[in-house]
Amino acid sequence: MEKLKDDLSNYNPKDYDSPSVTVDIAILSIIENDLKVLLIKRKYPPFRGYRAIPGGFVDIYRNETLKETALRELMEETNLKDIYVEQLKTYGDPNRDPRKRVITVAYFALVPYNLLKKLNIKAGDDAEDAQWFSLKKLPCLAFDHKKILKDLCIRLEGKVNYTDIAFKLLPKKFTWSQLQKVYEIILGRSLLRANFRRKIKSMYVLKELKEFKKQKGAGRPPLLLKYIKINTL
Amino acid sequence: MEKLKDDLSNYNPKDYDSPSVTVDIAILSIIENDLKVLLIKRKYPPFRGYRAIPGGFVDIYRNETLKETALRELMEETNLKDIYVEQLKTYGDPNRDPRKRVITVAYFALVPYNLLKKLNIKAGDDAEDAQWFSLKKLPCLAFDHKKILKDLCIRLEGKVNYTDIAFKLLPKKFTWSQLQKVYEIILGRSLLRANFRRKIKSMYVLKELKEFKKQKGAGRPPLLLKYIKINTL
DNA sequence: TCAATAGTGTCTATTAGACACTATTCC
DNA sequence: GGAATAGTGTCTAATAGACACTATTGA
Repeated sequence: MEKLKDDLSNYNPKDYDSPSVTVDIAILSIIENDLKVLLIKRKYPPFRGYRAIPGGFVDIYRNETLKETALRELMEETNLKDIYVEQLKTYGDPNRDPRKRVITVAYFALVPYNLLKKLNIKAGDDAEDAQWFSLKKLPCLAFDHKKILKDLCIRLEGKVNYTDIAFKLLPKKFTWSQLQKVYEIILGRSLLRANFRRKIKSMYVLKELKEFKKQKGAGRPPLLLKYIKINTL
Repeated sequence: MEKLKDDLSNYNPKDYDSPSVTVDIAILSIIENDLKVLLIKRKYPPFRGYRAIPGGFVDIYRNETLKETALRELMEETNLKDIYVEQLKTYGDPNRDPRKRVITVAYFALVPYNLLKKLNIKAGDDAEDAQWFSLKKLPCLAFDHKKILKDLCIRLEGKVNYTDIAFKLLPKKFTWSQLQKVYEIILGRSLLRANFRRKIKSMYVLKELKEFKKQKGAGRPPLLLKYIKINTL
């Protein structure tokens, strides 16, 4: 009780003219050999009819971390869980939302593309529908969401080189070609097969399964691989 | 006092749906061949008497970006401007502040160590004094500030290898040894002179001034250098 | 002179880039 | 066999690591 009294004596009403806070999440996956992001269409102003990254206000009565909020939004939008989610950056320019001061903590999710088939995408209450858009051919976006996605591209291009994020976009079992394709899409350039394999082998542990992936058409059937996560603390 | 009482009796945290938002800033510089951070001592609960990163609530009536808020806090604390400031990460776990839900956008500043001499450090209204602490020997800190500084160390260790942040900690004119020392301190290991120079020369443009730095004691006087920033968009 | 710091040359080891060769499948 | 994809070997170029040598100063 002593503690509470201390707290309150320090209370200043001005502290409570707080900005609103949202957590927005850019949900990414690979579709048709292209890195795409799931965007909703806004049902209400501001930016009614514009595309935007899904998100929602932080509800302080839910007892969740910001990351859990992002995961919940991902769940609400896509029904997916156990997906890789990472904080990108926080955006808080004073007039980024014309209504009032809104600070947005942006996250991104990397969805393995094999999960997209069974995906039934739901737009939230404040959105009409959700669709996938190429990160390279974006429509006009609400707020500063274009800037957010630009920052995201830069983050991915950097991190694909020294972290295992590429694997987050793949099914549990994958082939060398599939893995290489992910790198090529994120980096925006083609890589030489032999050199790519040598490099990846030097960085990660890949278990060669005793299975081959069935292909349509000609070509030698490729070996299936599994990524073995090593704890590097 | 009567008024305060009123305020308190009317105060119901549930009336306020938005979390509070603070911008905190870890101010770093190199002192005695060590990377140090400026920490204030908290004057009020919670964590009264504990050390913390300086910061303050986001005031929505100031028309400033989050980065400008960080720069203002840096200014208030140290009187310094034109200092490199970068967003680190946002921390919003539900119980990181025992009073209420507080979301903190953490920034860091890199202060050239030649500016420290003329520095008269002011603690804010809610702080007793401010002192420099080695990032490797931190006292107990308020909130999750230890975690913030841990994340900051990781960020610096990574970014020193592919960005020019090391130069932000140096005076405009510096020597090879001074630059190498900054890298060694951030990376936590010693480097070989010749290899270090070759690497840096391949990455950045350094202009050799026609001046030498006066040293105390023996040794060949070193050339002074200037870092030439190249726009790489 | 020596100790101390600065500046450079160069040999070797490692890693990255290029490219060709073999392997397996479908038609 | 030929087209298509997969898997491997190896030469070369570029980069990183190690270390020794020279240069310039103060005591």
